[in-house]
Amino acid sequence: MSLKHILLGLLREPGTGYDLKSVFDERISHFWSAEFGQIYPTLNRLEERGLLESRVEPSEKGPNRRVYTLTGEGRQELLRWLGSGPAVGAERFGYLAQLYFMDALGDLHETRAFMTALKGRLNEWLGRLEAIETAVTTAHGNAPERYSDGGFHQFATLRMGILSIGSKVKWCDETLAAIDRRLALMAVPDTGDKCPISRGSTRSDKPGEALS
Amino acid sequence: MSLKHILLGLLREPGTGYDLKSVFDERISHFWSAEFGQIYPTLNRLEERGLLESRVEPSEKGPNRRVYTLTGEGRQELLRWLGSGPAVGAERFGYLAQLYFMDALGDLHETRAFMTALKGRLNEWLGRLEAIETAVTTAHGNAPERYSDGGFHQFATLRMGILSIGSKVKWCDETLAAIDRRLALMAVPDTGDKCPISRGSTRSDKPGEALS
DNA sequence: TAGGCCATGTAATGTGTTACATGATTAG
DNA sequence: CTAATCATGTAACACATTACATGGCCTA
Repeated sequence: MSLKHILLGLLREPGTGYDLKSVFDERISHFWSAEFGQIYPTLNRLEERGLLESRVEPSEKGPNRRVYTLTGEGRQELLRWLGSGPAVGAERFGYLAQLYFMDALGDLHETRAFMTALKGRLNEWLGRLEAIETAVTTAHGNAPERYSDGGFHQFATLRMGILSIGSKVKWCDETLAAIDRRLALMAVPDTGDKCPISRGSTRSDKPGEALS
Repeated sequence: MSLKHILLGLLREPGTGYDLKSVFDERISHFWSAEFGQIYPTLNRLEERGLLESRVEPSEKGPNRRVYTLTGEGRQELLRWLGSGPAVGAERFGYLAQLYFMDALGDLHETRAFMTALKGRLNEWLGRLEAIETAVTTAHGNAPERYSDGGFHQFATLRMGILSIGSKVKWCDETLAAIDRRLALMAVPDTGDKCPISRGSTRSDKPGEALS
């Protein structure tokens, strides 16, 4: 759906496939990624369809570079996409899928280890984004409304990454606390009167009506 | 990467392709989605590989149902996946990609409308998740550590959806406020001494060094 | 001289969406 | 009688990852 459009957006500034790959890795990784194996064929297709054009230039270091530029038609398509309303609802979280089924492991300590590892990864990621934020505010001040047009929009996406990942780290803490309470409950199962926690497979009712 | 594994997880309770589709739509949509066109072929492949087995049963309403069940091998593969560490880092956000390039529209009011629409969609989504949360806590109490094993894990994923989408709604507000400050600045460009906001295409330096 | 970066691509495979095709049963 | 729901699938296409293949230039 959108790699095509992201390439068009990036190529408002001319560049090569190799350049684009590093932009993905360095500046866009918090909301999109792409590999060479996808970038090069897509650039070719976009040129065939007239949305891009390219010229070959000698490189300062290494082999010749094929530099792509946006055509008028390409810009039109970019604007059409930008005006088509927010593309929401298709998010996918592999780690949530794992957690959802993790009762199958039958050991809450496994879940705990998983959440700890996840929190570590998220914190690393958050740290990277915050370092970028610091660099930006140091260079351009902390009033984003005074940035350039491009900078303002890019800064907004960066903020969403920081807030969103930050909330996930908090969620890890909340969940770890709940896990610890649950582990404590399970350690003294004979104390309370009623202890509705299932051990092993307590599947009370119909397939998956627990959460609907 | 994981539709396969999600199907294995869901099929700890036997079910048909049709059943699974409604589970995706009703209970899993905040972190994964799938269409019939992908579900049925995947089920077939998993059966060929011995991770699932199926039998045909008459339905109470409508045509015969093919009911799939997890095999021992399938359960092994599920556990392997669950133990392989958190699958993090591949998230994709179409709407962030759009926002990132939205300066190309050359009109901040467009961005404002976009963010307002996005906030509305996210709020709807948040409302749906909160309704589920209310239903769960009403039925099972608000101490998740006392839920069943499956319920505990599922509730944790629900909480992440609520916290994460909640943080995105807050981000929408933050961004809308920044947009309004910027619009105010642009309305009186002659007042201040230095006004480093670009109008039109102020591309100061090299391709995209604004945010790196 | 070895390893890393610059630079472009293909092939095989895997994953996901959309459109199409079929048909029974049930509720209004 | 009609629409919705139940139920399964295929075909074409679009999107994405991984591995492989090539080779020049620069630095340590």
